[in-house]
Amino acid sequence: MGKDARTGGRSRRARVTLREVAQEAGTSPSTASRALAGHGYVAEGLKARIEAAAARLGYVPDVSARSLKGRSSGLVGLVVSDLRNQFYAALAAGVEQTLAAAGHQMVLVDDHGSDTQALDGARAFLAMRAAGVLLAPVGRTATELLVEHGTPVVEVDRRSGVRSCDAVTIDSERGAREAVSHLLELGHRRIAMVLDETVWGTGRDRLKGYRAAHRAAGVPLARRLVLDLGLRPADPQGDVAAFLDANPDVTAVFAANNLVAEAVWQELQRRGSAVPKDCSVVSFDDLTWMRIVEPGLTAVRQPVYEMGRTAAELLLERIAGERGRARTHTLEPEFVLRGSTSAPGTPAEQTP
Amino acid sequence: MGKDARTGGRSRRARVTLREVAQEAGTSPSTASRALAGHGYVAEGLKARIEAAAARLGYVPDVSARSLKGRSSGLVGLVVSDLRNQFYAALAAGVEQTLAAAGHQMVLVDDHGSDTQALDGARAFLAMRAAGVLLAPVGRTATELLVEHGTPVVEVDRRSGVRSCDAVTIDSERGAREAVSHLLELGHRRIAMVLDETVWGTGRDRLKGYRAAHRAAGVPLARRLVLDLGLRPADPQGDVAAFLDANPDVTAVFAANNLVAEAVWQELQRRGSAVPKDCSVVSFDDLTWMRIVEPGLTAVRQPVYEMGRTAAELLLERIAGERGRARTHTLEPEFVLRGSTSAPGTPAEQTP
DNA sequence: GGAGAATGTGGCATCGTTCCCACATGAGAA
DNA sequence: TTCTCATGTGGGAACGATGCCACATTCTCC
Repeated sequence: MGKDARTGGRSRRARVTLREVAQEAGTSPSTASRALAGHGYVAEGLKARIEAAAARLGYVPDVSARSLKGRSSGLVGLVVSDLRNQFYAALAAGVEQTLAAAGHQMVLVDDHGSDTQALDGARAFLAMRAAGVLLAPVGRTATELLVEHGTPVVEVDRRSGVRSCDAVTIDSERGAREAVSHLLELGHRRIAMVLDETVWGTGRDRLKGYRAAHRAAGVPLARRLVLDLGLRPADPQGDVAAFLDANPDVTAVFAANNLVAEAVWQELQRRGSAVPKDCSVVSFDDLTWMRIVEPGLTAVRQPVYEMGRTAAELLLERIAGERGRARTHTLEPEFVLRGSTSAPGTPAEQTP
Repeated sequence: MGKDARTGGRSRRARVTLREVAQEAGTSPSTASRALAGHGYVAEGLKARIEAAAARLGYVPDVSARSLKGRSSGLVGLVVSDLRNQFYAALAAGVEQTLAAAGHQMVLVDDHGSDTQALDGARAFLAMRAAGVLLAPVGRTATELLVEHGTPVVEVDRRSGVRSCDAVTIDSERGAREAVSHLLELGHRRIAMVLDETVWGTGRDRLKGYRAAHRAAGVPLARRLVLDLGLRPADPQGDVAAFLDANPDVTAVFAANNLVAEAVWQELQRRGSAVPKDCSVVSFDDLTWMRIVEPGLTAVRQPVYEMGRTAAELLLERIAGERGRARTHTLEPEFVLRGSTSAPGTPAEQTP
């Protein structure tokens, strides 16, 4: 009796299975499966009956069962470093858009810049038989684990160094070179560069570009002009303040990303420095606020959304079976001239 | 031969199953399952052997199989309207943070403000046996479908009107009332309100607050002062321009969200209106750029990240089996005074 | 008129895990 | 000694969808 109550009493709404749909339509699960999936022979009339039954019962196929039987779930993983940063949000939006159009869902993991958390995410993706994974790497371990298990991986924005996976990046060196060349052409000779990592990833390449621009212009480099805040700095604005105090001869600042640019901008405002008269500023990465502030920030715009889309497309091809060698797409940044740069000691020529 | 090549040739790395782990440890799958899951009796020594075997083989449990057998996958769905909007990005970040800490993955769907796409997302969540779903509703259908199938749902930011689900919102009416009262106290009498929907959701409540503030101050309302841009306006700044041309007597603008605030701000800058001397501005929602621009925007700060966290926590309780009646959490917004508001015709008193 | 396509349909094993249950074993109680 | 009971262990049936294969039909062509 008690047993009956627990077993027979279908508490809540039980899940509608394919078997029930088949029963309702007076046929077998096999046929129903074929009808609904659209593979193999099914008579037109029967197919319609099955579809009607499915609709009537509110049938929703079970992806767990499907992906257990088949090779993989339709899930695609994405690992980013900080979702609250507009950069990664835009990236995720581009990825989601492309995946959704192809009928895939996106599982989003925020690793907060930690390799360990990225690895946890990768393990979770493996466990859910993700069809593929996109990631902005913070180390090699996550990529390695996934590639080892045969999951297609596309790296975005940065490269972990694992050769066997596709990647989509933005030409950081070129963007930085253009930005710094612009400052040099304006006559700046003591250009500070502020970044949050110099060893690998985009920071390294942007630093390269900074140096290349100097070399090309025949302007000597001074190590003291490069400020490395370190990853996830506790008080970036304070560090910038100390740096500017120690290097009062700086006439222009090149900020390597939007976080750094914000710290620089706020600090210049705090100390009442006139931009660009007292100090020119260029940012790598162009966010909403940079075109809203007065003067607008001269910036290197990155096609972030497009990067997400491109990476997702590459991944979809791999998922579809593309087997060729690893490909790397490099997207071109765009230099956007606004009011925050001028010749040293000169107010902005234009107020757009 | 050809057949053998396809069947027998275990191309790539085959998935390690529990059976193989058990074999390696010299025991049965049942026992291995118990050892790894931590339920039921397993001798200490054997348990250690099984764990070692699992580690050695790089065993990753298959969630498809697990969730097929059990009730649900550990996946939690989140539906937002526009991931590129910092508001939703912060919301998603809060949700992700809480879910990840509890060992759940987040599947993110961007419905672009379309009910149909939200519904597609809901169906996908159902198909993947999502443990629960968080959504910023754009209609009732998605919530209804999920609730009907017994999936726990928590609505965020807005309410669809479906009574039987939890919700976490921000007190829009109160926030708007405070913002508009502030303007009224400063002496403004022709305060425009700009929003992108007035019929339901947050827009309706913010409009209520706008009206309530006027009533409380005994200031008559003028319908012409409310500008409804409509959802996803093609050229919001242009609409604001036309509106300001048609209503030149406006001395202050209350922008109902960050998108609208941006359009208003840009338009005021374009036409060279001095803020706050010519026109005061208050924004509902406080983004990064609002504290960076000069003067800073007076704004109603919403605890967005916290909203995401709270909603996720509520959902986790439901997933854990909480059965009580639907609960609604209302978070309090915070009025942040900056330089963009002053008495009509007066420059800002403070430049922070 | 019969071989053999072409067109439909259903049976059944399978995917990897869980978990109920049956079965061992040894200790302590009667 | 026989019985319970606690502690372990393994067998095997699900979970729901799929897709191979066998089996029915009907049709076509020599």
